[in-house]
Amino acid sequence: MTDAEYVNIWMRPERATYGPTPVYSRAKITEAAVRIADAEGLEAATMRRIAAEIGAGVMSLYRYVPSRENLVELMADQVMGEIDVTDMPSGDWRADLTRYADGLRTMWMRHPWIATVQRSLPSFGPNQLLLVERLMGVLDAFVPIDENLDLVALLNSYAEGTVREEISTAREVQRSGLSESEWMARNYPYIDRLVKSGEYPIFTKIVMEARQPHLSREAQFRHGLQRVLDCIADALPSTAESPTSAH
Amino acid sequence: MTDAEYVNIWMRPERATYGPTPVYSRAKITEAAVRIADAEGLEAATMRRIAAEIGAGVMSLYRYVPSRENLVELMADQVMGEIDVTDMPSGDWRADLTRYADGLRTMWMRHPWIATVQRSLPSFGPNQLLLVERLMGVLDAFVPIDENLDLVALLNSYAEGTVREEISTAREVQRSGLSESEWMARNYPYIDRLVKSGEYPIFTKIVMEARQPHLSREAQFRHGLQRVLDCIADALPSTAESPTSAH
DNA sequence: CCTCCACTGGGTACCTTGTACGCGGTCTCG
DNA sequence: CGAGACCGCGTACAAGGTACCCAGTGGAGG
Repeated sequence: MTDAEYVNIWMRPERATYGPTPVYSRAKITEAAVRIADAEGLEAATMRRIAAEIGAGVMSLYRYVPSRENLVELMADQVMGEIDVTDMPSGDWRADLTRYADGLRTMWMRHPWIATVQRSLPSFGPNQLLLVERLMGVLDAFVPIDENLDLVALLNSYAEGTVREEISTAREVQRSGLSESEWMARNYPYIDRLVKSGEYPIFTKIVMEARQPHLSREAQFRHGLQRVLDCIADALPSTAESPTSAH
Repeated sequence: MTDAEYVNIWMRPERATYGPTPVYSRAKITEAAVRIADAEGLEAATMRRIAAEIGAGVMSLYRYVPSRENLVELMADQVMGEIDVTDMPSGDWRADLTRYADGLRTMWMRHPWIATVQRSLPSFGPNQLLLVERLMGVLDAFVPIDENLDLVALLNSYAEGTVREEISTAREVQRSGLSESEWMARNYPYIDRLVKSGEYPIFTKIVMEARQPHLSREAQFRHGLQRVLDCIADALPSTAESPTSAH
């Protein structure tokens, strides 16, 4: 089997059968890459930088990973494993889904670069697959698989979409190298021009009235999440009553 | 005012007051870039490629755009303008939001690279701002601004999240250079291994039973959208009755 | 135990990409 | 009718991904 015939990284064995004992490993490389990406952004995690981080030669990395793109896939799968979905389904679907959503948000905040990584089901790694198993297992007993896919997509979209928004602003602030208040001051002329133009009344309303979001993004997230869960509840049969249901 | 002091591209004037008449324009450059990105992906839209596309020298582009990053922002704003939100609010919020969601999906399918572009409110361009105005204008009369932000985020997240999933698979297929059936055949070994392992019963269920999604992604999207709209309806006061409401 | 060779780490080199800089020409303003 | 700001764009350079090559290593077969 030639290199080109491997379907994806998950099909490619990490180690050969014999030869010298490797000094590094996919895990070590991936961890280093994640560390750099967390601190300085995904674009800072270059092959040279990663190699330097673990004290390896640049080209040595290619003994473990076929390409940087594939390494990013490994990174994505690794951080997916940080979302705690043990003991799901627990019998309380609302609690399970809440725990999942919270875990996802926390993980994304820790690894904001994940927002820029495209993932698709057929190339999911073990951690992502396990996540899908546990998560969809929560509702599996109550609804057919297609409906389940639908509901999970709703929950996931809400969580990811909300966090994505949160992140992209934070990213812009960080990239400017300024403090948040300095950044806002810097942006003031643009906002002011839009407001003064009178063409964007709703935008103006957001700027003027909606101050709360900044104080507690997490509470905001929880609040929206309740709405989504209520929405899901409506789609479940009555046999799915959840102990924590607020109804 | 030095270059570095401009807040973002939208604050930077395209043309100076005098000097030779420019041959190109931001609009021309942006259109060319979008054309290339649509056909070959965002990474194919390099400065050299764009310059070649419009018959310009590479460095000429920098007379119109400060950097490639900013050009991507221009591209994003431009395609946002393709979503038709004229005459909103029309008085029928359900119809308005449906039209918006459909428009968003159609646009994303036409410009799949948009999924990889990070956007944040403070750097929105005119088209994005207008979109926000019209979209949030739909519910503005019924709920306070914070609630409106919340509901719009829900709708937007659902639409974007669903389409994102659709796109990332399509992208993988395209990137492989194979036809869809060839691609599935190529992926079969991996899927098969997962199924055979017995560790992923739900994943197996998805593979075996959930065949419908492939037949009509659009119908799937519409179906999920109805659920989201129902969810939004629950959050609105009774004065917001919509003529097209299915209740 | 020796030989063989698939493997290892990693240096060098090349290609692609974004973009700083400078030059010669042009157009508006004073 | 200068002057100076702006135009198109060729040249050049700094990253960054990675192909290729080489010397060394250690398990398998004799």
